[in-house]
Amino acid sequence: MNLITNLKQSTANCIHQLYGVQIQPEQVLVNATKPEIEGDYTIVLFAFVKQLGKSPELLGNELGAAMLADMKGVLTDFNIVKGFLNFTISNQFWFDYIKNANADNLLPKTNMPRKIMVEYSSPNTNKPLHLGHLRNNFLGWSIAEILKLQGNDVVKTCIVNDRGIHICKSMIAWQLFANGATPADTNQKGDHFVGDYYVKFNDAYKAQVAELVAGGKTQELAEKEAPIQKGAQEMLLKWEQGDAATMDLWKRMNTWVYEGFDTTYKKIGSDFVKTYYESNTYLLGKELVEQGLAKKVFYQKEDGSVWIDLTGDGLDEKIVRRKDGTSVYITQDIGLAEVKQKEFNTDASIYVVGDEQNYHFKVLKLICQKLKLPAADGIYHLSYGMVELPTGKMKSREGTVVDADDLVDEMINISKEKTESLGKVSEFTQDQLTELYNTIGLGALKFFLLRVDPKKKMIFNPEESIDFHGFTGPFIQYTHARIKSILRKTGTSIQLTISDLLPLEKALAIELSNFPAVINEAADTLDPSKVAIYTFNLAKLFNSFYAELSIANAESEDKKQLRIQLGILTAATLQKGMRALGIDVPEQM
RNA sequence: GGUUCGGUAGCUCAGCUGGAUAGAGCGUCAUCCUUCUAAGAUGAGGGCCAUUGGUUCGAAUCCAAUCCGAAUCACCA
Repeated sequence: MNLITNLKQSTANCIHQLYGVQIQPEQVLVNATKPEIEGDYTIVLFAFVKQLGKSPELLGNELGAAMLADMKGVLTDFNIVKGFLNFTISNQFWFDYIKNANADNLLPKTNMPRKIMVEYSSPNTNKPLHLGHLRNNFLGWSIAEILKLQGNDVVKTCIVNDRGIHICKSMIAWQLFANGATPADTNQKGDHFVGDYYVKFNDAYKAQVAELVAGGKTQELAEKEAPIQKGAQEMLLKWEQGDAATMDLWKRMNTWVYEGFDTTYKKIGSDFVKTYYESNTYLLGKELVEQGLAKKVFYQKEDGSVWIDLTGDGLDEKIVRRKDGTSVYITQDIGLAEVKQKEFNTDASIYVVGDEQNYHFKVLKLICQKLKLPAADGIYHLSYGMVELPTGKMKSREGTVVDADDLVDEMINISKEKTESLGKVSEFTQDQLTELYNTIGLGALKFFLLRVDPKKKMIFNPEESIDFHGFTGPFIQYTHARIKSILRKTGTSIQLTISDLLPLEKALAIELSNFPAVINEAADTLDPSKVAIYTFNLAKLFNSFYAELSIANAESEDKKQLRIQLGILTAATLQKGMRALGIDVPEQM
């Protein structure tokens, strides 16, 4: 099916035929041939030179000739440069590829679809979403789309961290400072409104600590005894006891936050199949602790707390239940893993969570495996790096965060300004314009966050706005729109006849043929940046092609037909690739 | 201190299962719109791939040590 696979297989076959030596096709290294050198694909011979005791020159000639015969019609020529065997692929092969490719079916669906859950977003209800959440959301969405593209059944879920001491901090600050104000009174989005009280809490807390320290207390003692901190802790206690007034306030403030989140999610795109709330799940996992004790996976200390000893696995001892019988973070995650697996019967569960929790997820998987939970082996932590500012980490407590809503709005605004100054869509209606600005602005933002390796932390400089040129979303959107503009003029009904291929036509065909491999690799490594890089390279190549060769006014009718088909395939591939990143591509911009 | 991850052009990043002269974008400089959308193309300039040693035909890539940075090692979530 795939040319590179065939080349590997043929290499192995021919070496076996020629020398009676058995090698695995996977051992064969096939690269794209360097542009300066004649050929399309290169087989690296060094590995076999030693094994077979032949000079690269001799081996290359014998192997080259044998493979030429073996892949007759596909390979037309070969040459040897040092230890590199370069093959030229026949124009006929690429022409057939172009002719047979179907824009509606660019990659084959897997014949072994899996049910995969992707959990991402995990917002806290004490503050609005920021740039870090955006990276999380876009990554989660994109990974889900990539897996879907392969033909898997994907379930997008979200766990909302809606309880805990941080929520109580916003609550108590509201009680103290708000005078009963609501988001409607201040004309604010609910999540921002509540977030402001979280910041107010910290300001008050700092002031109280400073005052206590000035009065002679140690820093540590002051931090414990600050009245507002004590208030938050008492409130958490009341919450856990189900105190009516506390629950009312908690529900009320969370409702404000959810209204705010809703607006944001709608804007950036969100389609969770299921949302879990931590207030419902935080007691989970207790029965599993009992089972673990019975299975002697866990052990109990004298004070009654329950632990697991992971020192044998190179980790530490970890508590799974407090002495008072309550769950800890890891306990509920064990329980939730079980619940999710049962509810959706998943084969795998991908958690999109920041790399600060690497240790937690290592422990989680290990514990689930030791408990022999069905979900255990399918747990996969998609760990991504923090988004940092040039000045360092973002801290919501100190207000040094890049707010998600602000950033999205800014991007949409910039796209509006640019579009207006270029003046190419004067016939658009107001609705169409609004949609276009959103598409471009969000495209720029999403692409910016997805184009780098998820594992790596990334730096965002708020002083420099996100670019619309070069390795960016709008560049690819523009290339797509440009192709569509041509196709509107030329029409898309075509008849392909035998035709020689110019280097750029061939290069485009080769690049297009790589799409399925790129998607598969991105899925295997859970890395959308592979797709981003690919779509960029494809767009760039098409633009060179476009600058060099005319489609509508091609030198012959044959050429015109061929190039229209290349345009159709490129547009479709760009569209699919960008969709896998959660980015739309406009027909016109 | 232990563990894990990172250090590649002025900046932001690819390349890392060892392969040919280390790539892209931005920024800088130069050229190209009476011809399919210039959000584009073409070219120039820019590098001791953190340092040192090792492995081998060959190292940005593998190994070791060192230096720098980050995360984590919570009865927080």
